[in-house]
Amino acid sequence: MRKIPTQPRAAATIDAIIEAAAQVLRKDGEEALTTAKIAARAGVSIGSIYQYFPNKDAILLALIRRERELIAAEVAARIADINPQSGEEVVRAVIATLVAAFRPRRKRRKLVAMMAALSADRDDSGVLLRDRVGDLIVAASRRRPDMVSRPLTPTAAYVLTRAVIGAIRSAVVENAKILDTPEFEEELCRLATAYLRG
Amino acid sequence: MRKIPTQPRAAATIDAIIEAAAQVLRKDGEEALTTAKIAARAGVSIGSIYQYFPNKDAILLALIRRERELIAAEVAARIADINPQSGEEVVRAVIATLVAAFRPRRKRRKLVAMMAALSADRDDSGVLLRDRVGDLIVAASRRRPDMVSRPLTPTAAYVLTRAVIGAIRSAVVENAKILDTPEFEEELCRLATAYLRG
Amino acid sequence: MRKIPTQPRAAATIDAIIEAAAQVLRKDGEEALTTAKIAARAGVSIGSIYQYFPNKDAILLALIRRERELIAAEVAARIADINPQSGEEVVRAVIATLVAAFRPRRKRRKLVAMMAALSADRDDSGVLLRDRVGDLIVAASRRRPDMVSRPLTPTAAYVLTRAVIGAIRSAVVENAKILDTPEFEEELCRLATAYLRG
Amino acid sequence: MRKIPTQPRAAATIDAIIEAAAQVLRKDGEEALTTAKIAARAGVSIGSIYQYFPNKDAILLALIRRERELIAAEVAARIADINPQSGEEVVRAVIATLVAAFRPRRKRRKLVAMMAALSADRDDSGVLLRDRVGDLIVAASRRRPDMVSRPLTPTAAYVLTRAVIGAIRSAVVENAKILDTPEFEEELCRLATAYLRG
DNA sequence: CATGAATGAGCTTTCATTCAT
DNA sequence: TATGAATGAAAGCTCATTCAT
Repeated sequence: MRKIPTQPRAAATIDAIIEAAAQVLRKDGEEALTTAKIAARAGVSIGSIYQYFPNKDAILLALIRRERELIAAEVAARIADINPQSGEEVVRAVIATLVAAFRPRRKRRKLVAMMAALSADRDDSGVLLRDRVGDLIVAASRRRPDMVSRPLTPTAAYVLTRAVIGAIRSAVVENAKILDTPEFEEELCRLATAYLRG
Repeated sequence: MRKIPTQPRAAATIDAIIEAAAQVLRKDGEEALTTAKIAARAGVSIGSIYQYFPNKDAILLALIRRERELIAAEVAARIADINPQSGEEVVRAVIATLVAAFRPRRKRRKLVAMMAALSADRDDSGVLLRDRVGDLIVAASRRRPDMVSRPLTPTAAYVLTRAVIGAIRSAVVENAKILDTPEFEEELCRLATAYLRG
Repeated sequence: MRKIPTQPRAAATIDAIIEAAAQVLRKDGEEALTTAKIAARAGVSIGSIYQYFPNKDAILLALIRRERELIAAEVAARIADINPQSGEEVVRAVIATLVAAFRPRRKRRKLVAMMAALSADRDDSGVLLRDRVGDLIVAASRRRPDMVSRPLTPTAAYVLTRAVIGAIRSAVVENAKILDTPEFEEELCRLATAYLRG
Repeated sequence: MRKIPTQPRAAATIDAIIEAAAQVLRKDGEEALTTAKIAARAGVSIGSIYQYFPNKDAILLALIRRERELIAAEVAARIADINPQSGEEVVRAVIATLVAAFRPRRKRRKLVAMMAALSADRDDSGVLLRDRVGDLIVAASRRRPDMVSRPLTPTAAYVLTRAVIGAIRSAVVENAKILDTPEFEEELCRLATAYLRG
């Protein structure tokens, strides 16, 4: 971020640029994602892009981060909302939210997931998201001892979150229609609860 | 592939090019992966590259496919080798092989995994690999009814393979040192067997 | 110059801009001499620059002119100060002043000399300075016939001033440590007096 | 230089590029000296420029060096040619050659001199040329003790060469018609011989 | 008068690809 | 078949300048 946007107009410009990048990515693909196209679609000049982003990559990173923050916020909100009667309920809520988060805007989500792989080294928002989900489950598992038959070690938390999110990621990237079926969600919950139960 | 290499010399050249691509990718990163560098490292002229590959992307695809084929072959060989006394043994063998496959040449594996994400649409070798692993487990589960408490539906097989491979992929891409620990492998096995048991 | 600065505040702003340009030039080099940097260092907005200068080049020209005016003023003052007992004394005074003028702020002087070369066509302040120095010597040579063995023709005056200033310029641009030695000044005086004497 | 030109065709291309740069510089000025124009005038593609020059600046440097090498070669050849009967003859020969070297292709020479100022820091060919001329005179002064009344110290040689070349440079850059007059050359010789004589 | 966000023309440079040798 | 010089489209990015506030 080159500038701290103080004026509200600037914030709108930044949003427009990120949104434009998402749309161009969706419409024309990654190869065709040029600064000129982003600027045109955002309705700003190329110069304006560089007023707020140090380079083209930064736009993509911002897009990836934004998408992930939305997902993280949704999961957190959902967890906060429920008053779980059992540990399973927490798991079910997290998984339902994650799956739901990837269902709409499928193509965008897919592309973001694909691009994110490339930026993995420069951007740890993916790890952050997964760890945050892991923390939520660990916290829940502490509140509800009935949920787990054994204490959730860091390794177990790691495996659980990566497995669940990895399966969803696969479904998104592979264009699997499975993502829309209730069975998929059901099986994910089974996987998680079976694992937690031991 | 522009030509079907009949002569052994041609096959050696192709191998050299793919290997060179892997080395350049590893040493200089994705951005610096140019045809000129690949040719130089492979010890051939740029023209020769285009004798065997229609374009640069094809080299990368070939690299990705080769890596995956190696892994698939290893898994298949391991399964064929064992005479499982129980279903769990099959699962354990598959997981051990997968984890072992990603342990050496870490950086290359990571980069291939990252690049593969980009090519997901043009290349289904990833889906093929995962499905093959799934098929092996399904076949094993048929041979050893003790392994599963219920028939393994396609969705269940999908979730199981994507979860396991997704977790390994995460560990590789996130540079997680966890990949080298026996606990990681142990937890993956636990995840799989718990899920299969129901 | 876009405006004739009547208010003292404006004059201060103009000075600040020119000084800022000199500092940026010195610190970051010619390539990095941007209007944004000049404005920042001068503590004014970019808009204010264009209030007083029609374009970037004008700032540089103003800087070059200012430096030269300072030198010309110094030489004139020095000549006016002395009451020469001989022609040689005049020459010595001019040369001493010129060399002394280039000794401090060496890097700035050097850069100004280098930039000035580029603007030679649009800016005749260099010719003016050299001609003024020439005129001073011619005038002195008239007052003190002992100084020259022959009347100083325009060509001779031209050669004399360009030779002396050219040698100093070379020393400045070549970073020659020679500039600081008394021998250098001494030799310049010798050159001039020998030439004048015929 | 990016490549060592082995093929004669490559040498021709390099020459064409340098010559094209000189022509564009002459016709359109420094600001308009773009790689595209150079390539077009040279009759090659832009890519070919970068096959032989690492960047645009390098073309200009090559041009500057070439011009200076030509001059240095001329001076050396002339000195070698003559069998001086007196020291003055050497000086006269050097000065005549230098002045003659700057007389034709005036505009190009002027522009090269102007651009050279900018590159002074990155390119010492100017210092080299001047020092070489100085060495020639020092050598001559040793062979012909009648030429000088005192041994030529390094400082004296420095002052002499810079003064003479500085005066010529001024005449070129200032568009002085004086350059074409015999008086100018005459006065330069006078300056040099008077100085040498003491 | 001062500001600085917005502009966009136009630059340099890269590199996949071709094809004459 | 192998070569690698030549190509040139096209990209990212800068920065002098404007003008609405």
